[in-house]
Order: sequence, then C-alpha cells, then structure tokens
Amino acid sequence: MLSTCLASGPPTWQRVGVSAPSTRRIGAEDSKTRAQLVDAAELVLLEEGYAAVTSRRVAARAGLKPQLVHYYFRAMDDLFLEVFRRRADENLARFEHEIAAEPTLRTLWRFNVDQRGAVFTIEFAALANHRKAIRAEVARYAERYRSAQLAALAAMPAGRRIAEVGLPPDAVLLLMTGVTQVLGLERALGMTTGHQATLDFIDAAVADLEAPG
Amino acid sequence: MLSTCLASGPPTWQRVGVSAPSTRRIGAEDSKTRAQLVDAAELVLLEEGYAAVTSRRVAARAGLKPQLVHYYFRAMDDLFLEVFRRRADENLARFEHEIAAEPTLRTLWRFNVDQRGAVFTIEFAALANHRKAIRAEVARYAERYRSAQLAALAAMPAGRRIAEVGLPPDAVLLLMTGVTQVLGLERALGMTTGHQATLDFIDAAVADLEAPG
DNA sequence: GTCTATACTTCGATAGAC
DNA sequence: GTCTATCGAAGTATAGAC
Repeated sequence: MLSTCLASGPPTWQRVGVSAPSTRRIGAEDSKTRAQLVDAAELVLLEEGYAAVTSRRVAARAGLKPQLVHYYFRAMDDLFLEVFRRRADENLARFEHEIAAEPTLRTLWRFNVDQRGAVFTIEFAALANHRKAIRAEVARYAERYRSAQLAALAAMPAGRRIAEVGLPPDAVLLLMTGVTQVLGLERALGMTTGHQATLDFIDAAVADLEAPG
Repeated sequence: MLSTCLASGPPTWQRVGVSAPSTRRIGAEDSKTRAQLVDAAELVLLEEGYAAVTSRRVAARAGLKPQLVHYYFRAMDDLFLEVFRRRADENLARFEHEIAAEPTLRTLWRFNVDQRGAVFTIEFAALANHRKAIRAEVARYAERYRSAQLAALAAMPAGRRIAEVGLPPDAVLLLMTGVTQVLGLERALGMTTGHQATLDFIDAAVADLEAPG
C-alpha cells in the first residue's frame, strides 16, 4: 500500500527516514497556476502564520481548488521551500545590487534594518526548528548571505578600519543582524522604547567607522 | 446554536471580536491532570513546534484523553498562554534572584546568553505575530523583563559608566538581546562561524566596562 | 469536580477523469 | 499536462454521564 496518505503515524512532515516513493504525477514548474499558489501561500504565511498554510486555505486565497496544491507540490514542505527560495534569492540579488552600487558600511546597515521580512524570518525560523528540509534550506541561505556580507565588508574602507580596531568582522555582522531582528520583533509586539536611541547610536557608530575623525 | 465548535468560518484562534459566550464547565486550576497537560504541551511545543500543539497530540504525550484538554482549557490559546506564563514568570524570578546575588554587567550578559529558551522564544514570537491574546501576553512579559534589566543596569557601577560614555542603556540591552538571539538561532541551524569571536569580543567589552583600565 | 461519547470540520494525499 | 472526486486521519469543541 506504499505510504498512503496519513494512514496511521505522525503527519507527513514529521516522518523520518526514507521519504515516500510516490509515483504520483506533479505539475509543470512553470505553470501559471503553480505561481499563483506560491503567491497565495506567501500571503497566508505572512498574515496568519505557517500553521495556517494548508492546502485548503492557500487554494481559497488563490481562488483555486485545494487539490491543486497537491498536484503541484508533492508535500506541503515543498510549497514552503518554494516560498522561501523565491524570497531568499530575490533578497540576495537585491543585496548584491545595492552593495555594488554603493559599497559602504551604511549600505550594509541600511539593508539590514530595512528588512521588511521580520515576520517572514520568524515564521521560517520556527519552521526550520522542526523540519529538516526547511532547516537545511534556511541554513544554506543564511550562509550565502553571511558570505556576501563578509566579502562586501572586507572590500570596503570601513571594513579594513574595523579589522584594524580589532573588531571581528563576524561580530559586527552578528551585532547588526541581532539588533535589527530584536527591533523588528519588538515593533511587532508594539514596543518601541529605546528604539530611536539605539538607531541613532548605531548610525553614529557607522558614520564614525565610515569617516573617522 | 450559540457558537458551536468550528461550524463554518475560520478556526477559533482566528475569530475576531466578541469571543464566544460558552457556558461550558472548566476544570479546576489546581488540578494535577491540568498540570500534566501543561507540561506535555510545553514538550510538544519545544520538540515539534506550535503547530503540533493540538489537543490530540498533547493528550497523547501526557497519556490522557484528548477531550481533557478541552475540559481544562476553554480554547487552545488558553493552553498556550498557560505554558508561556509559567516559563516567563520563572525566568523573571530567576533573573531577579541572580542579579540580586551579583549585580554586575557580567551577570546581566550571562543571563542573556544562557537563555536555553531559544526555541521557546521563537515559537512564541511566531505565535504572537498572529494571535492577539498571545501577543499581549508576550509584550507584557517583554516590558517587564526590559524594565527589570534597565533598573539593574542603572543600579550598577558599569551602568553609570555606560551612561557617562554616552551609550544609551536601552541600546546596550537591545544589542545584547539581539546577538544572543541570533547566536541561538544560528546555532539551531547548525551555523557557528564567528560565534566564538563574537562571544570573546563581548566578553572583553563587558570586562572593560566593568573595570576600565 | 472529573472525564467520555460524540459531532462535524478541516486536513493531506491519491487515483483517476478530462 | 491539468484538474476533480473522494478517502481516512486528525482537528476543535460540546453535551452529558459519572
């Protein structure tokens, strides 16, 4: 009966080991319908959280039938991966573009703090905690992004200055990423105390590293 | 028929406006069974994520019947709140205790970086994004914790030194919280590049603020 | 006060029709 | 290549038995 549906045992996304063989046919990757489903899934994810990303709700959002989700994606995880990859690739490309146009520490910081994907990030962080395939993909992206940032940093004057001062470049990036994240998280909670002061402080630090005097 | 189950419409936790009247009887707060359910819920949350915290799975984890979850908790959100409050209160108490025993910047930092609740935090951050009641509770806790940290900081020598240097205390806390979080998140992803260097750097900074030379 | 029998919705997934 | 009819498990919740 080869791995039929959820017949007994934990839900599909929790199963371990050899994934189902499943000879089921899958829709074309360049299908327009498929793209609509990915769009809808992203919206549902952002508005209602990953737990709400079900075939039925995604389909409803796209004005399509639920079964189509399973036609285009072997399992819900594949849909999540698609949603993630799309944004991740786009984000990386945008970073490379902006940093190439103006390779400064300020650009690096602006890009970090600009991140509109605070909710997006949290949802996938939570997902990554419990789903192997997603964790791997998120990690892969995080590494790529980190490398790109490090390379950019090393190539700019401020980067060399940072090294001279004895500041580990990794630490600078981790600190920047960190504050950004907390600021976003707290804002989502309705908290803003100390945010402006923090932003001002970092702004000044960036300015100082950029053009010390 | 007054608000029967999920009969039509979005799931309970998404419903807006006046919450169901529901005259249903609810179990005693000091019930042992109830406590078992909260324990089980926390375990499921940590191991499988918030989406896996369902009446059936929680009950299974506790070796009890699924219906009991609904007897002791009016809705699943109430269970989440209970899980959160328990840990939050415990954490705050532990903080107050440790900072009272040794009111230094190092204690503050150690407590932050020690946080074992990285997964816990992410899960509730994700939950808070989409569930009003939970968001309110998380925000309430975050404010309390922030206040406690600020008060502790203001009362220690290093705190005064920070102010002298022109560093906003809020920024110091946000930076500390931020790195901690990213470090935890990345470690969960299997990333460790630059972590030690960052920890060493902050360690040195803390030492310097503690006893400048 | 505690727990169970039961309702019925939503879920992921597949086989098979077009 | 695209979509639909349909299955059986898992989901929340209530009313009523003990």
